[in-house]
Amino acid sequence: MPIIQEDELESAKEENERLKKMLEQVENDYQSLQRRFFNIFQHEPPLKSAQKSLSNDTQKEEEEPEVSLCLGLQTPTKHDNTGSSSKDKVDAELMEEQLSLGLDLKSSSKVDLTETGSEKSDGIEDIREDELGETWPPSKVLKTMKKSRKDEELPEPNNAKRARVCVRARCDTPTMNDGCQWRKYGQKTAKGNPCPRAYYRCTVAPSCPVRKQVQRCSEDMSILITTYEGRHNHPLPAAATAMASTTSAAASMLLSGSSTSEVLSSSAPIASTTNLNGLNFTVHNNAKTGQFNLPSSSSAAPPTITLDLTGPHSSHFNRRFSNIFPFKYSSRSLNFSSSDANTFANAWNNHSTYLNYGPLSAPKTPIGSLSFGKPTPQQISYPYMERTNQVAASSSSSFASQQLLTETLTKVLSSDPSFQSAVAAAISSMVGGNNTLNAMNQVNANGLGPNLKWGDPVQGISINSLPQNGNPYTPRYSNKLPLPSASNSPVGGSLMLLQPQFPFSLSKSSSTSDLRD
DNA sequence: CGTGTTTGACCAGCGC
DNA sequence: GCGCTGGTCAAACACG
Repeated sequence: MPIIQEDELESAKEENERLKKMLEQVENDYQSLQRRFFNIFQHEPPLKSAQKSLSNDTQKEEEEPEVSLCLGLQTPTKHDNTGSSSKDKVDAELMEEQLSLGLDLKSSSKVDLTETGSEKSDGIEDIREDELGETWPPSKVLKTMKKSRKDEELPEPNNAKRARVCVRARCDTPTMNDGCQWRKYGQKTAKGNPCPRAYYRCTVAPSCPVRKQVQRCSEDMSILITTYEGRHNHPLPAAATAMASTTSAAASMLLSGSSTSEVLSSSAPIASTTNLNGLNFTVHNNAKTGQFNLPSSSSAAPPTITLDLTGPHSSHFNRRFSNIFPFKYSSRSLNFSSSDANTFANAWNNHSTYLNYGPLSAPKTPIGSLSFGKPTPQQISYPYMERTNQVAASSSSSFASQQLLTETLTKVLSSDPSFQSAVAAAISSMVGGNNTLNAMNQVNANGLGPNLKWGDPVQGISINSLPQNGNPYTPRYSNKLPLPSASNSPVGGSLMLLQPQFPFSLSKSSSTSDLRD
């Protein structure tokens, strides 16, 4: 027995060394990419998503649908690098390596996203909120204010404030570590769920209005449901920006009218789940009924976006492939979904960089994967774009449908910066925010990007180009990814993309383990 | 002693 | 109006 352990230790050390080297290379590559990105970005005109959001908010306010952004894992894909240019290859390798680092959610970051924090990256809205002098008004006050103002003014700010982002992720720890500091101010057992719901408020800044609710899923105790509400009115820790940007983007997307109320069904929690080549969007009609959402006591439930990082399939996939590819992963699958596993088994499947996005402590339940590759002609339904194109939803196979899908995706991505933001942010949150550079940048550039076509491997994703608030998210260049220790590897030495080290202390509830040797 | 958590009480909204 | 429920407050408590 001891011998075996020593061997394991040895191999772990070796792997760790490899990782260190790899990390160095990744960092170098990343910095170089970042420079490139900024060069490009400087030439980009300011984004106008905020304007779009404004224009659409009025309409949204009435609908207030719940949009579920499910970041589930999709099926894996094979390594298929063929066809990529040398640059693509380099980037893909970079991406692959970086993704291979694995998000270490162990403490809670899976996505706790939300911190609604998003707001942090949402400079415009932060300012607005600050201007309103709202320094963390009690919810009661907020409710009162909402009610009193409802008919009078500023539906948009109101709505924006009320927008919530819910993150579902497997997490063994009491809370997910989202890089922010939280103080628990209450706990309550909600009806229908034996697990108590904990209430937290952001303590990074005394006046920060951001709150979050944490609750275990009654159906699956391993799933932690974190709901963020509010906007941070202070600079966020680097580690929290990804989550914040995710939630912000999601909220922005929600508020900007990307939802499709026409497909909603009041009877079903999930009115429609759509797969978009690995991107599955579920639109909920009512937060109350949403299985992923915390119950809302009010009928006027705020619009909520749910990021589901618990896709069952993904788990299967992760389990399988993490064993098969302990170190070199193959698929990057960005999966916004939790429902249909097979729909996009091969979506975007080139080069896979497997992103193991799960708590270290729960090695067998990785939470997410990023997959970019060639879309395969599979059934696709995408409520988000249903208004413009419903054909894709019904078409099952055939080249025509693929083309249609490609066109549709292109349109959607190019026409809705919010969606881009959401995707970018979601990805960034999974990748730790600073590993993704090019893909979304390209997407933002012209729908799919100058060098990127649907079907080509995506080299990276940049959330820096988040258009929603004209306040491009700034990546953490200086952040260094902690080296995962082999012993922490979830499965068979598979790597998890570790989140950057947090400049802020973690909440007590979230465990922090030394990831280094 | 400062900070964070626990927990019962309180309040507001909603449905009946 | 009443009861239920969700959300918050705040005193007591725990911990470093």
